[in-house]
Amino acid sequence: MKLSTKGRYGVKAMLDLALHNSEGQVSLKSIAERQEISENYLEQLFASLRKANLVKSIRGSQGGYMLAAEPANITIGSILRALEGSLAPVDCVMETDPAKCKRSDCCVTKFVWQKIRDSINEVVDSITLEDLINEYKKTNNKDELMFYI
Amino acid sequence: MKLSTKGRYGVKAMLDLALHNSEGQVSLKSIAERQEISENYLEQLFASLRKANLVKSIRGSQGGYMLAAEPANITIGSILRALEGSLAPVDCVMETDPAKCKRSDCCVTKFVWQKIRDSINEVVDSITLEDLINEYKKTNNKDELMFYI
DNA sequence: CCAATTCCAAGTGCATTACTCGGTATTACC
DNA sequence: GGTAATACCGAGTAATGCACTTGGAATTGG
Repeated sequence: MKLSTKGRYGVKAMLDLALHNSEGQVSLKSIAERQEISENYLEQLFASLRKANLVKSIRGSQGGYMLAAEPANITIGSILRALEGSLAPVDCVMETDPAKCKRSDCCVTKFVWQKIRDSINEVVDSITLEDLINEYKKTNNKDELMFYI
Repeated sequence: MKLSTKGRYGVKAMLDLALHNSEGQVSLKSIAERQEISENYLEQLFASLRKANLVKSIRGSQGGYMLAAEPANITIGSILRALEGSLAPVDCVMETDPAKCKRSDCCVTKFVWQKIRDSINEVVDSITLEDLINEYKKTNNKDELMFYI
């Protein structure tokens, strides 16, 4: 029941992007350095994030990425699902194209998996990047430079 | 963010055991046949369940397993944690011995992981085996023999 | 033109999962 | 007392997925 690095790195990277959103596009290299994540690996994550319309890219020299929407309109759930796929704990309760199980008693345990799925989605969809920015400012209330250390 | 077969099989097997609880001890072989799970693999799961005091065993011929408590007093959470370990989505928010992260911004994303962890625990600890038995009877309200098909 | 960047597809090493296998210990039943 | 059925135990293994790496091609500011 663990999130993979995709989800974890993705949220960190998106928060990094959100905190530097005012500076225009941000290169993967700078995010990778600040967050200590492999730049090549980040590429893959941002490919998914771009396909999910969560970030916009600017190609070429001095290029980079920007949030595709206001931090208040980007939920953690949308980031996680873009990178991890469905957050359903079992394939038979995935939102789209659920795996069929032949056993009748599956339907009983399904009851549990659905409740887990729903509670996870409810939590992650109720938190936005803006919430994390606020939380960040509250926690590290000195100045923005804290972020680089 | 998927449960492993340990958790899934474990809940199925415990529900099977609960439904046959009145018949005295139940052999792994019969559970394995009904639930179509490898008997050898089930052995490993029941070793964990026994250590967690969720089942009692009777050795020897005609031996088997019984629930160690009333179905109403066995939560799905206790089963899942016995088999999967902590249900925390990230190691840094495990209930016991959380992994330390050096980065200060980790504390912000931690905020998210904690909320996910808490909501999962809340759901699985609120459902007992008795709830599943009732759900089972409601779903398959013909007779118990349905279970074997 | 060149360096910096995004973009893309494929390959790889490692760890974990989901088992299997072989054997021992215990006990009901004949 | 023998035997079959069961729980118990530890090690081994094949397959899978994860977490990257590699080697490029395309794009663009300076």
